[in-house]
Amino acid sequence: MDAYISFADRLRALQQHSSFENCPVRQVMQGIFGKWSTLLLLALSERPYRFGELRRLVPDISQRMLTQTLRDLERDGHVYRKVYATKPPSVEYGLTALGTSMLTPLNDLVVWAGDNFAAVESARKRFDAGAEA
Amino acid sequence: MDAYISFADRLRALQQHSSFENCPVRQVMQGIFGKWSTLLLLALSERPYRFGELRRLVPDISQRMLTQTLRDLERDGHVYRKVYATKPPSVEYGLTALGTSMLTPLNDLVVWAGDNFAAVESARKRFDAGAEA
DNA sequence: ATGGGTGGTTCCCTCGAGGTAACTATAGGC
DNA sequence: GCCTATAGTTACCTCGAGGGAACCACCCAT
Repeated sequence: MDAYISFADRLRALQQHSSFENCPVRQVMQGIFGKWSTLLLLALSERPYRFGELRRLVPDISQRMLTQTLRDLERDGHVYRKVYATKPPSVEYGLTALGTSMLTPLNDLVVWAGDNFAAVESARKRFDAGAEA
Repeated sequence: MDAYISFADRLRALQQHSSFENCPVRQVMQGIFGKWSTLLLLALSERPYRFGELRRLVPDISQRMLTQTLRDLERDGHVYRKVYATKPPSVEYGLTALGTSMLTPLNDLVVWAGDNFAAVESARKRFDAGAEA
C-alpha cells in the first residue's frame, strides 16, 4: 500500500540525500522549468513535431534556444530525437515514456497557474501599493 | 461539469493571452520555481515557521536570499508575514489559502521528480556517453 | 562591555541562462 | 544567379538571479 507521505516527511527525505544545495529533485525540476521547457513539453504532448514546426508554433523562441532546450530535454530522457534521411534531412521530436509520465503532474500545475494567475496579479498590486504607503 | 481540456487546447489558450514571451501562466510558475521557493513552500506546508527557524531548517540558503524569497512569495500572495511585537520582534511566515491550494499540484510534481530522478540521471549518462562516441 | 539571538538591509561580485546575428551545407524552385 | 526551405552551429553580449560579507538596531545574559 502507498502510505500517505506528508510534505514535511518529503522534505526530510530530500535533505538526507545530501545538502539542499544540490538536491537531485531540484536538478530534475530545473530541467523542466527553463524558460521554454514546459511550453515545449506541452506542445509535444499533442503529437510529435518537427523542428521547423516548433519554431512556427512558438515564434518567440530563438533558433538557438529551441535547439538547446530540445537537447537538454533529450539529455534528461524526456524527449526523443529522430532523424529522417530525406534530402534535406528532417528531424522529429516527441515525448518518451518518461516524458509522458510527467505530463499529468506537470499539466495539473499549469492548470493551477492558469486558474490562479488573476489572484496572483491582484496580490502583487496590493503588495506594491502597500509598500509605498 | 468540468470538461476535459487537452494539453494542446491549453497551449492555444495560453497563446491567446499575448505572446508566449510574457505569458501570465509563466509569470506565476516562475514565482514558484526560484532556487529556494519550492523548498520553502513545502516547509511552510507543515506549519508556520519563524525566520530563524527557516534559516536553521535550510542551512544552505543565505540570509539575503531567505528574506528575498519570502518577500517574493508574500508579494505573489502565497505566503503571509505576521510580525509579533515581542521584545526582539519576531516574525512568522505561513501559507495563505492561495498557497495552500497550490500545494497539491506542486507536491505531486515533486513526488514525480523524486520517483524519477534516477531515470533522469541514467538518461543523462547515456546521452553524455553517446555524445563522445 | 561583550557576546548572542531577534530579523533584517546594503554593497559588490560572479556566473550562466537566454538573446542576436551571422555562418554552415544541401537541394529545389523561379 | 538568387531566394527558399531543411536543421542546425558558432561567437558575442546582456542582464538578472543568486552568493558573500558586512552592517544595523534592539534586548538579554554573564
